[in-house]
Amino acid sequence: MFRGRYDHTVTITGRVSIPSKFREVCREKYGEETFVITNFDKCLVAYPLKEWNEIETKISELPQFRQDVSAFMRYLMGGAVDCPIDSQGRVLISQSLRAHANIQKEVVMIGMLKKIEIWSKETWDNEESISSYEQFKKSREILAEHGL
Amino acid sequence: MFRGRYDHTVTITGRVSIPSKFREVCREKYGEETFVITNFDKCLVAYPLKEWNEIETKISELPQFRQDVSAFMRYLMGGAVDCPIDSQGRVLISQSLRAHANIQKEVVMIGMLKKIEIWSKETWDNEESISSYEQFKKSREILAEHGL
DNA sequence: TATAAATTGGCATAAAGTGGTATAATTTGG
DNA sequence: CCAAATTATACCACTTTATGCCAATTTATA
Repeated sequence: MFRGRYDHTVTITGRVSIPSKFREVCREKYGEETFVITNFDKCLVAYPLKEWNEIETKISELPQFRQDVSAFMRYLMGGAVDCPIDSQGRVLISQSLRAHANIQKEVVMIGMLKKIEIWSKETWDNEESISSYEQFKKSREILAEHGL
Repeated sequence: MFRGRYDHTVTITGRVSIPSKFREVCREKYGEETFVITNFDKCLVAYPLKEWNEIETKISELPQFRQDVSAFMRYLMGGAVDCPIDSQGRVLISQSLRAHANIQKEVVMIGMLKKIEIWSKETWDNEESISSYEQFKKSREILAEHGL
């Protein structure tokens, strides 16, 4: 499972290293080194290909012509790009994804068990790091209910 | 499966490149490089020939004399054009299809699993990108049920 | 502190995307 | 039914973007 938070740098061409701990998980748990990256709220999320395929399979079973289904799919699938890891352990993040998450030079990568979140460092520092801590404090009771 | 969102340009003659990722899917999953493009709502949809044939089969099984069925058929089938991919990886989008979707110069192509949507960039930016995001947020519960 | 591993930058090459023009096919009007 | 006009297609050349590889730097580990 993915865990931990890492600061990384994006090159001017849009390439960024996947933390080696994450690559290791990918290799050992999933047997391959390809991610699918998609837009999600204010950040990007990276799924190992196998996890993503499961999502796709489930979504492809929904009724295609329903309006809410296609709007939803348009957003989620539209953002999804498959990003193979190169020999230096890097992926290329497409322009549109970078634009979406306001990523220029520095990113924060966060292990979230089955997926990885990729934040623009700026966004992370200014907004999410604080609000996720606030949220965490609020969530303590819920956690407690689940025996944590 | 088709996924990802790409900005492309249409020439004055109405030709537009199919993103290479989409062509790859077409080649490897469907063994050919021909799309059927038709109008649908505010955008165009492009199906690989095989997927299109399935739709045709399903529709032909509907009760032919019902008015709503024939209206739907008229709309969907009437617009359908088959568009072979040329040696530069491009297709020609007919004038009437372009007019339908208000396509002039810039388009956004969105991978939607078994089909591709082609939007006028203007329409996409001004209308759909926002509403699909709104819908996405609403549909989060659906996601949660599927373990996302 | 020495060694190995991970991360980053830069450059050369390859692939993808775009624009233009010439030719072929089709449509339209007489 | 033919000629002119329009539209589609094939081909070539250029620009932009992606990819692969090498090397330098930084960080981790023994």
